[in-house]
Amino acid sequence: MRRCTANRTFPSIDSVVKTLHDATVTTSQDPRPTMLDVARLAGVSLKTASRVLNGEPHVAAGTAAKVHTAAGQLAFRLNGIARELRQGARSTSVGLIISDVANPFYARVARGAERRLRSAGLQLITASSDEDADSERKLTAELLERRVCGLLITTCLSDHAHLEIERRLGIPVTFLDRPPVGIVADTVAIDNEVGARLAAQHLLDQGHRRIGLIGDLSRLTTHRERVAGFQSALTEAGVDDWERYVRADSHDSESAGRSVRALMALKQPPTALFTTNNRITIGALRALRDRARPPALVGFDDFELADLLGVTVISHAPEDMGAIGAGLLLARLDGSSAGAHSERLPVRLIERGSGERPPA
Amino acid sequence: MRRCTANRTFPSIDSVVKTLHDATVTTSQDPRPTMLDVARLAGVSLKTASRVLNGEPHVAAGTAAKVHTAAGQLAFRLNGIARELRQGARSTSVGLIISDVANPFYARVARGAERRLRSAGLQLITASSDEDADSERKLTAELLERRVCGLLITTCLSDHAHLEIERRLGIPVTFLDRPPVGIVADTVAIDNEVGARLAAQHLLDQGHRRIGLIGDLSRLTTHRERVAGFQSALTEAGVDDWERYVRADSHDSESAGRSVRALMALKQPPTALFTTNNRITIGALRALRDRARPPALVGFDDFELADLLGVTVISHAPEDMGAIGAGLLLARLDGSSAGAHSERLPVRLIERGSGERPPA
DNA sequence: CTGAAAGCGCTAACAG
DNA sequence: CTGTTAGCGCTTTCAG
Repeated sequence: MRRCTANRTFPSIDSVVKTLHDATVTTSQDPRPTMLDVARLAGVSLKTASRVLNGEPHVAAGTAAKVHTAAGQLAFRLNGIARELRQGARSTSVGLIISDVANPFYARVARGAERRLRSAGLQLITASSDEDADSERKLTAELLERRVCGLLITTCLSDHAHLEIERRLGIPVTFLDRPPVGIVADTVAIDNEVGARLAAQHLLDQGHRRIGLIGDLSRLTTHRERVAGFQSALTEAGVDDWERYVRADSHDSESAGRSVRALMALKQPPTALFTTNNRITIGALRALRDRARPPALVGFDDFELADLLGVTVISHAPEDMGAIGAGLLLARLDGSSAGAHSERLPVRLIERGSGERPPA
Repeated sequence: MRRCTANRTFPSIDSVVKTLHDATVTTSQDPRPTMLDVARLAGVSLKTASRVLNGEPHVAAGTAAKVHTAAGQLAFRLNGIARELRQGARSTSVGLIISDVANPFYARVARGAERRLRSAGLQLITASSDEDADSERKLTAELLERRVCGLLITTCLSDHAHLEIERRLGIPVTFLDRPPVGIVADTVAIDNEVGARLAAQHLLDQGHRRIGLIGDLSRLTTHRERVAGFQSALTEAGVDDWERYVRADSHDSESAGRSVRALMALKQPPTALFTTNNRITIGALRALRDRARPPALVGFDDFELADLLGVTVISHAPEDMGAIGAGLLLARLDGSSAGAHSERLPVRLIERGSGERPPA
């Protein structure tokens, strides 16, 4: 039986070189050479070409050389799609769903994950959900259809039972930053409660009693944990009306700025602020820029230039979140069936001035 | 002929639900249901199942319903790998190679590209090369093996003839930020020369004559174009010893800081600085932070918090670079065979204070 | 050390 | 409206 590729003319190296000087940029349709083409040109069987091209042992040196030459002449490139299909319909890429790559926090998470995965020979497909549930569901489905071998998710959904099926089918899922609901799975999050308590305690230590909290979307676990830590420090210190100065649901710096201005416009404005993520901190700084006597401020998440601006922050390592999450995924792919691992990344307070201002 | 899947037992919804309460997180091995499994359960042929699952017309409503029910029961998910293989061994993803996602400039480029591609139903695989040639070559090969349907590259190589072959084989490549060498291809870059001239002219207008330039790796086209623009403004203004204050090859903020300190330690230090990218500008700001009378400064690339820090910059839109580049790629995938398109993104100077300081 | 045949899961082409 | 057949490009199995 002859394949239809039998009569194919091979694009010669000459023809390739010639077009280097063409001015047109055509997306032309020379069929891509297959392994069979290489085998024929080398005068060996398909299997032998496969062996050589995959670096398998037990091939005569001369044979291998012929195959390599043929592959070079044809500009052959192994078809990873066909290989994956044959090997079990699972790809060598991992999907990462974050809310926005342009947010430095997530960019660093992605970077950490990419590094760790690459060291294991896997690729990372990053997608941004914009904190939208439908978008996250759609991206998840797309990535699974493309047969990623695992998923790293910074979820904005409130239920993850649908992913249990995937896990049973061999696709591990690791949750980053926010824990899953309705299933048990590996999770890497920040020690939010401790971090928030640290921030609040620091401000209390400077003598502040009216401390404002500008928070992210109130449905997010991170937000709730940070509020919990804040609350525990304040109530322990005997500040019972702490809720008066809590403003949640700022998911970008503009809305955070509005909340700050509203808070500062009260008759009894707060003397200090705890801004619960990098976007919010930046919004607050902008809103406060022209104040002669700005309130003290501690922000959750470190950010570039916080040093120059003298902003005291609760710092942690986003890269580690990505790297550790990727590591957990790799362990599952390796067959680990240990109980779900839940990791909390450590935080520390970095004093830079803004958090050390005393009450007005 | 019976397939080996014939005797497979389907994982029932019950068994799936049951495990929701298991505490173990096994990456177990239930085989994933195929379209044939769905077809059998629904009592229709494979092709009919395929039609329904792909939303093709000409299927009776009742038949479609049966198939959907079966698919739901089995938690079926179409195998994108098999589909792609059948449809021509080309995937629905585009590869993007940048130097580092954690650099906000590239993160914004990635964001722009992702948005544009997603609107066309494609996914983006982002990889960081760390400005390393071997790494870029390796990533390129990997992405091509995975049969991305196109490539967006911020290259650090000095020759791209090898990509000509890919183009002939139908894989378009668009160059971002830096033009290709040795081949003709679509390119989206910033108007570097104009931007640099704008920066230099602005500083000259404030009366500066000794203007330092802290630059990126000198082999980069972007660097050379920015130096050219800088030079043309200075020589036109009669400043002939402009090279005295040029320091190149700072690729991170630390080395930029060192160059700044070295420059400022001269007997006749510059009274103004032009920092040619966001990393360098930030390094310079850190190096200058404790100076009572810092030199004037204009930076290439806008960056977050430049407003608060009062840094005058040459601004442009990195998202557009990604989006326009992706658009050019999509046009090629659509069959466009127009001549290579070379786009220059506009720049503008934003005055924020640092660039308006007069000479000491 | 080398090769022939089967088939991964799907869709295209063509019947009915 | 529905089904049958072939085959995408590769790796696996088994036989030389």
